[in-house]
Amino acid sequence: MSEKELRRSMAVLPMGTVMKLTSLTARQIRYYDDCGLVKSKRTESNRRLYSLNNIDRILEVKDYLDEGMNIEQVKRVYEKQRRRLASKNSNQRQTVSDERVREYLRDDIMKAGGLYVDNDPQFKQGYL
DNA sequence: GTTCTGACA
DNA sequence: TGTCAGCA
Repeated sequence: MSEKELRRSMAVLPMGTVMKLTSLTARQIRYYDDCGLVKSKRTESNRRLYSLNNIDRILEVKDYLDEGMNIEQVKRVYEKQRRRLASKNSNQRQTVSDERVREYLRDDIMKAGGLYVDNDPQFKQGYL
């Protein structure tokens, strides 16, 4: 892992900072957190700590939700990515780069934003 | 002052 | 989701 990636993965931001950076309420951030959509760390006093990568994830979740998806559907998206990356790593002995990960993220965001229509059974079939 | 959990008109 | 309570 490069030094840059290491820093982006360091959980050092408290709730107040995340609220300012994402324009979300503490309630919403905790909700995403409790749903397992973001992997925050905790201080000795049980305070949540987030990394820069966590911020990106939170913003992504917000976008998905704004595009009409519910929490369960968002979870599906990340489960799919986890499986994809898992198979990638097992079939190839090379590590997936950060850039590659982002490529997958954009791909899913486009699919979600482009195909979703209220009560569209095809969408539910694809993500449920 | 800040964040946490739990609960609810 | 907002918001208030009661702690740490």
